[in-house]
Amino acid sequence: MSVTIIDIAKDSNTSKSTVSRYLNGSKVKPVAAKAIEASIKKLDYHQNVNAKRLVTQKSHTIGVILDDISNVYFSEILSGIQSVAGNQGYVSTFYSRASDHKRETDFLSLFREGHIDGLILGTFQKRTPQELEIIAKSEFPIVLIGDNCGSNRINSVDVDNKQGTMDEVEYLYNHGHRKIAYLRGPLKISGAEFRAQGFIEGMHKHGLDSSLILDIEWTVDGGHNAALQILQDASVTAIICSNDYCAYGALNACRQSGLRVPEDISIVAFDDGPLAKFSIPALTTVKQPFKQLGETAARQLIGMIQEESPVKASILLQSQFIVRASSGAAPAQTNLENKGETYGS
Amino acid sequence: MSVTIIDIAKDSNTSKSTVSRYLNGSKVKPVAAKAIEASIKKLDYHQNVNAKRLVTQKSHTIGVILDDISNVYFSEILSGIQSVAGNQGYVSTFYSRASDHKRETDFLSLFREGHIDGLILGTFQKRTPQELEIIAKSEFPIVLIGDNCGSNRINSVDVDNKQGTMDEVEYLYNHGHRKIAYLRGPLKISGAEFRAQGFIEGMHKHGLDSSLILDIEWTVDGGHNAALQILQDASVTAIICSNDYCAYGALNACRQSGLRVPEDISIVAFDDGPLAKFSIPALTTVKQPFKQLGETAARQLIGMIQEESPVKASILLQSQFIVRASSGAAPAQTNLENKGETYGS
DNA sequence: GTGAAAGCGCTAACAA
DNA sequence: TTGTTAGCGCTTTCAC
Repeated sequence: MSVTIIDIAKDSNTSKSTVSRYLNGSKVKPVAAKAIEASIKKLDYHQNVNAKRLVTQKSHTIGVILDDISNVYFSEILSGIQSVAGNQGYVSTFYSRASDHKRETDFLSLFREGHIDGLILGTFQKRTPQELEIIAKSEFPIVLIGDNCGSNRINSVDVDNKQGTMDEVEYLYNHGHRKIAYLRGPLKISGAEFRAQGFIEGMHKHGLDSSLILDIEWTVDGGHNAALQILQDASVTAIICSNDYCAYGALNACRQSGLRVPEDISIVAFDDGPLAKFSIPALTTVKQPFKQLGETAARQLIGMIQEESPVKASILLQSQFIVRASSGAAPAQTNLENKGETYGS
Repeated sequence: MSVTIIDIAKDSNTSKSTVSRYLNGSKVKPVAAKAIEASIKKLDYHQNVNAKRLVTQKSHTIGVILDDISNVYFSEILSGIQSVAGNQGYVSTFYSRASDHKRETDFLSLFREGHIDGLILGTFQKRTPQELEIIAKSEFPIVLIGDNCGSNRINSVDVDNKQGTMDEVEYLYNHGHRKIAYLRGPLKISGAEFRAQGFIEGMHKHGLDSSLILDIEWTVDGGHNAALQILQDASVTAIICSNDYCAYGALNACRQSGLRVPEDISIVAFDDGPLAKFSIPALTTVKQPFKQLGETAARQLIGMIQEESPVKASILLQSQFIVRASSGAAPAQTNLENKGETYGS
């Protein structure tokens, strides 16, 4: 059918094995190498990866399973994975949970059937203990993107959501804010939980009340409604929104209530999506290193595959706090109010 | 090493080929089937896809090459591809141009090396004639997402950008707008060109002047600056923005200029990104069927792979015009003005 | 360094 | 229907 190494061997007066060695970088006499090279060009030879995979028992493929491909941020993660995988001679194949009608843990058969050498499991949802256990027990190279729920037997990469939010609290505190509200995202998403912890811990660090927390969906509407409610209390000088979307909603609510941002109230967000710097006013927010998340996971995974090293690591990537126009110093009157309270106690 | 069909054959007192037949759905005596089934369970057999690929010369893999994975909309396309590919027993593997240091047209070797059975090439940029020629001449199943530059020898799927924009012109015309400005996107992006054609054609259809076109980058800033310029001319009653981003910029420019949207001026956009319905005012825009784009391409590709049919088709998917708050009737005074001009001429 | 030979796990004639 | 046999195209001992 197609040109094989046997054809090359014949044409170059060598043998199958010599051609194979040449192709794989083993020592071959220069004369032979020249001849083989010429034959390959002449006959337009292309290796058959499936034959190679069969005999080497390696697919040089890394599998990627993401909960929801269509999520905006996943595409950046994917791009990061792709980039390092490509450089290391791996291709990445995509499996979505949704279209896979089999049971959840069928990712193990991807290994057994020879589809993949390693797997990146990405999710923003919390994983079940059972699933975590399967991953931990399996002898296959798997890296989790997201929360590993404290299991030190699972390799994982995540963004330091907690620290990101603590940075925001710190910033607001330094700008005189004392009464700060928090819009907490859905608790089934692990990042939302860590962010909320960051809020609570950051507030406590300065002896501030962290009870002004509203639970919302991560939508513009969710942020809008919650902010409207918060704004009833005129003493609140800042709202920390747990993602960009709800911050847009909060921004709208402020405008609707006749409040100026940031003069009357500060709004800070989380994510730094593509529109964050263009909203009016531009959003102060925390940038998540999505691409780096993918790159790191891929690098870690390929390390596991190649060295077969059983070293487990949980990597936490730092986010970046970006100050823009939606936040600033707490309004003077409220500062006085707060000072008064402080004196009184 | 691992359990093979030979092991199953021995354990079930049948032969290799019978097991293979059972596995592939050929007729096998019920007794044998039962025995084989039991052995498979007992020995925990998993097929080796690479052996199968080697002998059948089919990878059941479709390759996807997108110009820029991290583009927000590509993730939806990808999700569409994934969804139909998965249902048809195909996996999708991802190759990005960027990380591939080889020459552009190396996608052909993906076929020759047995990586893929078919390829989806997605790009919003215009392809070069040389590349188009390579695709057209190749005997491999390839579907293009985007502009096929009129080549009827290439299977392709695209959004009907022109019609989408014509719908907008039609709508504005019916609402009394006569002087309409257009923010044209980068011409290297084929969709931008078709949209602009739709504007020109739509305007001409009603005998309107289509010369008020400004070239911009598809960014919020780009839209902002261009709109500021357009607003100098108070007789303009509507701006058609060629994507959502620049529409946000135009919205900001209007606010900054003290113009009310839609009372004083109508803004319409293109894309219907995730924030379109939440901006203030919510954007009237054209929704692109990205997921369907991916689904259609995948279906078409799998059709080519399986039937080997040489039928070439260019599919144009309809966009959906969505009216929201950023557009409305042309302001009365300007209508009068226009009427005056009409009478005078 | 090189060639001969064995075999990776599977499918697909072919004959029974 | 089934088993036997011959490969698919490659890597990898092993002896030279």
